[in-house]
Amino acid sequence: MPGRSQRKFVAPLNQPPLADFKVGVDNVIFSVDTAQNRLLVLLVMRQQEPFLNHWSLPGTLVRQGESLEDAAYRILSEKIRAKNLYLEQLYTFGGPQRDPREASDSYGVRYLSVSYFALVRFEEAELIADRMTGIAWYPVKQVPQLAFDHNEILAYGHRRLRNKLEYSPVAFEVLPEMFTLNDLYQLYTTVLGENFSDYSNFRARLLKLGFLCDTGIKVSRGAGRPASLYRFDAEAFAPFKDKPLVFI
Amino acid sequence: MPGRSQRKFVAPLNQPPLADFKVGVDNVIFSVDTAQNRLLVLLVMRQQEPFLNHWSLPGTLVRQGESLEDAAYRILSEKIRAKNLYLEQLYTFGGPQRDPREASDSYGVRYLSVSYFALVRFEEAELIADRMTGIAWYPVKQVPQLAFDHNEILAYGHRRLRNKLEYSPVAFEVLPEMFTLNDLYQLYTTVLGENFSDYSNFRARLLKLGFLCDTGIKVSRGAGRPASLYRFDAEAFAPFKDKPLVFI
DNA sequence: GCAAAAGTGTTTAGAGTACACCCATGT
DNA sequence: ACATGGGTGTACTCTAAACACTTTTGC
Repeated sequence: MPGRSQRKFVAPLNQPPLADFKVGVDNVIFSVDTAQNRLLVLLVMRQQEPFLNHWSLPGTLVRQGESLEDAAYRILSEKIRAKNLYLEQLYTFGGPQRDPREASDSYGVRYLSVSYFALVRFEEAELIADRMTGIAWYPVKQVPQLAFDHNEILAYGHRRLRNKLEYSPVAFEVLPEMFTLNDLYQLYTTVLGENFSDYSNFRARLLKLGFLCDTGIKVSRGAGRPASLYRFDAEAFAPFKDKPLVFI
Repeated sequence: MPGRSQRKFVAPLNQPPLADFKVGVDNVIFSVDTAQNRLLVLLVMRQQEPFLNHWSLPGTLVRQGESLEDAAYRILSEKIRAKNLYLEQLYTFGGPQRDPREASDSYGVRYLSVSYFALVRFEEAELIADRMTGIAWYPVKQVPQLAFDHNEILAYGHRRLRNKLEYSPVAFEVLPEMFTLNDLYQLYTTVLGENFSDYSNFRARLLKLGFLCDTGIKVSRGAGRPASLYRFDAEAFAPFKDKPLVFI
């Protein structure tokens, strides 16, 4: 690497120049179709090269004056109208050659992707189908080959979702205001798999914790005894906040 | 935002231009001084503006052709010689105005920091004191005001370290090949605090899991009965890999 | 009445906790 | 011998897991 010289206080001697980056934000947006017990992820059809006409995670490049999180929310609001959602940063993928544009296009510009993970209520999330934009909820078990390294990002997001469910109350951000304990249980089983807990034990443990309050309202779903609607009490949950509590 | 026009397939109409980024990598490098029971973090004195002569996390800007992880390892190898280490990505901090250079310098270039978290063996980690570079292990309880948002990054890293210890075998990456159960216990107490577990219970639980093998070798540390040296058996640990096992 | 869904209770095995106590060494 | 740190065992509590059972609805 010797033989190159630069200005003294800008960069040390004999070192390759700094990379210039464009920064993208890609969102892994999950929702749970409680009716069909399926975990869904939002995919969009790319309208431009590279990977024209491939499915991909919804993403965008960060603009001037915009924070990473702003960009993540911007994508979300361009694709869906959702009242309640949970969003957090996932991981940053930034190896060279992860984006084909690096090779052809421009002068050594690198593309880096900061991925975000989001969870929205399926029933309230209204997809914004701007003219001829392919956009759809896909069952995570049936996602096709995606653009870039998006399959990898999705897998990472899925793992994070499972962990989050186990020790944080994200589920309540994504259920309606009032829900039955079975709704909650279904949500957990669709994300975590069938064998995570017996319903009656799940029920007992959760009720004992005391942050679910019975509204007294009953709903009937076809045959069978009507179920109570419960509400998540954020205040009663507060003591468990940020504790290593595993409540499932 | 209307009134601006661009080429049709490069950027959509009427939108502010993309931000250009330099990407930095900052490392939160921990080690545990088992002799004095202190958790240490590696800090360096900045040799240049901004924040000249302030302590900061060791960091660097990513160069052309270099992956993020490469950059993280490069910093590490410039500062310390360590045989064994654990490294993983932490979080990406990227709001505008997080770096003073954004305002003065250049043309709207943004500085984004991808932080990495590392754990090294204190005894084997040899600091590389290149001429007049301030570099030192600081007890995390006594770190001063740092440059940029590095105090925040450090706090984040500290939280991650505590979590990691509880459900993954990082401790063994940072202990010598052979160690006494007391060494291990001290490591946990210095990171997690005094009240996480009684020694004898800690001991019993860990031995029952069966991935620590007694080498039979005894070491004497002053007065008292000599302790057995144990070795971490990675194969025996394998079944617990990636499971939600909390073994402390 | 009977099936289906909701909700309650009981039994048991094992984990977590708090200790008390024995063991081997240096001085 | 006795202080010091290493190591073992026990008794008690609490939770997790499995599953049997009761209640309330639709048909």
